[in-house]
Amino acid sequence: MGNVPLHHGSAPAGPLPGGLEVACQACGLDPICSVLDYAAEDSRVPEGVLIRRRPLLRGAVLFSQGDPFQSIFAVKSGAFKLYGTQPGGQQRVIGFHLPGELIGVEAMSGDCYPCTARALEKSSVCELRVHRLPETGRSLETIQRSIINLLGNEVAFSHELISSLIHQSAEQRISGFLLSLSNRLQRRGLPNEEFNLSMSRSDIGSYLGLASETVSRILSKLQQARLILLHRKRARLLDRPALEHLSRS
Amino acid sequence: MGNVPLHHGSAPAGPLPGGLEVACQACGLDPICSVLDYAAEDSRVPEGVLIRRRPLLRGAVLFSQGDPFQSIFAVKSGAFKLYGTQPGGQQRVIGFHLPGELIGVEAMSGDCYPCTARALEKSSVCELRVHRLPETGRSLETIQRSIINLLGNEVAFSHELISSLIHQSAEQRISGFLLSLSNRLQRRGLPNEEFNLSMSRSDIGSYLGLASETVSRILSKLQQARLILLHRKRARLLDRPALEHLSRS
DNA sequence: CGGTAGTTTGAACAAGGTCAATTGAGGTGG
DNA sequence: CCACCTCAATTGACCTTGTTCAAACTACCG
Repeated sequence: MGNVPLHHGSAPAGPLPGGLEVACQACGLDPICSVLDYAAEDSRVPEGVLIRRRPLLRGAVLFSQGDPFQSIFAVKSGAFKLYGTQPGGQQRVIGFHLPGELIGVEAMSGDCYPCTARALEKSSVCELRVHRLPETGRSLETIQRSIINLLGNEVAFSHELISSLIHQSAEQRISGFLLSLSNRLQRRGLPNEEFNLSMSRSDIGSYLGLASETVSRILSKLQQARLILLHRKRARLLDRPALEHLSRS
Repeated sequence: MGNVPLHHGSAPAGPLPGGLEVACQACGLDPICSVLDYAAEDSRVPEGVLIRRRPLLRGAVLFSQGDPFQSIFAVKSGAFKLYGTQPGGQQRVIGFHLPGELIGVEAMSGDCYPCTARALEKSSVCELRVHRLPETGRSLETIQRSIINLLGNEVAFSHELISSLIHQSAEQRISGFLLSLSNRLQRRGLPNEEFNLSMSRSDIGSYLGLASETVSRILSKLQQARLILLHRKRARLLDRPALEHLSRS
């Protein structure tokens, strides 16, 4: 249950404490990076179009609601929450972003970010300055095709999410949420049996449309039923099939 | 309380019974049609890329879940519901599509439609065969740029929708739903004070995550409070400010 | 060591779901 | 044209679920 040894990459400043880093091939930005041949020595991508490994501390803001849209980001390590502030002043969590996932695509059609993105733990990102893509001299068609795919996936995912969340009980939502985190980590080649639950209970509640007390209660219940193990912000899935069964509607 | 006389348009084949048709300039597909100069006599768009006014009867299916993705559609008149069938067999309504709105964009990143689209009343659509766009000889970049915008809007809309639906009470959801229909009609230049509620109470309930009985109860309550007027499938908003106040969270 | 914020747990309460009975509308066939 | 059938919509009674309010507890941070 201790810390998993970190994979030591080639980053000059050393690995990021507190989290593993997703490999480039497993990253959601990879289709675009590939087009840019960014990895190649002679890629000749102009300076500042694609910026790698920007480290952020816990609580740091990547961009704020209303900031002018400039870039989309890929999480390399750590985790973010995306939330909007309502006219009433209350905050609503829109989603969480794990390593390999993109942040900011929802702003691509507008001129400013509709939400704030905040690091939940020490995190690093890659930044793609979208407006400067034409400078790269790469086929705009190919890049656009990649962006269309990214967005299409996002739309499909959102539809899926809406229709499931709204029809599910609190227990279904929470077991589904845990499985979703685990599956997304697995997809990026990261440890997914045990992982950080770096967001607060209120964040989870806000995201799932539940009171934080309900989240807490149900997590306790799942633990008592030996389906999961919780220790501080660390979660371990003990009985994945049972969780999957619970989460089905 | 009687029926308001329908505005009779100038469509050659006569107006479509039961609904008005959206003008091309107000249609969500217009950015793409414009690129294609489709309206121009000499547009030389190959036959079958953009097909206009395909009439569908109530209950007709535009495409089914699992059908290979070919086209995106714009509703010209009438209304559609979009729904998915769960492994359990139950149906979940993902959304409703009014004149001027697009259907099928959520399939753009995949190879098949993830949902079924069904006409709720006599309806007509324009169809854009996406795979044949390159044949038009138009700048692919411009077309892709339009598609990116469409998708980006869809993503932003979905986020908005998730975060609002999940945090709202039944009353807020339903008053918000009525206002949303009205606003969307207004945006397309269609009558929006009184309009068809062509979907069933169960459809509304499935979409909003409520039991159909709850939908019925709350509609009755809104009517008793003189905020709306209901007569069969016809709805009229009597006190829009009050509805807006109700729908705020 | 104390202060603060997040978490857990309990008890009362409210919202909405479920079940069931009734009404109403549209469609069909005699 | 009317009787009948079917299905959607409405309404009531009851019950489950999750929220709210409040209190105790825990980790984290000076």
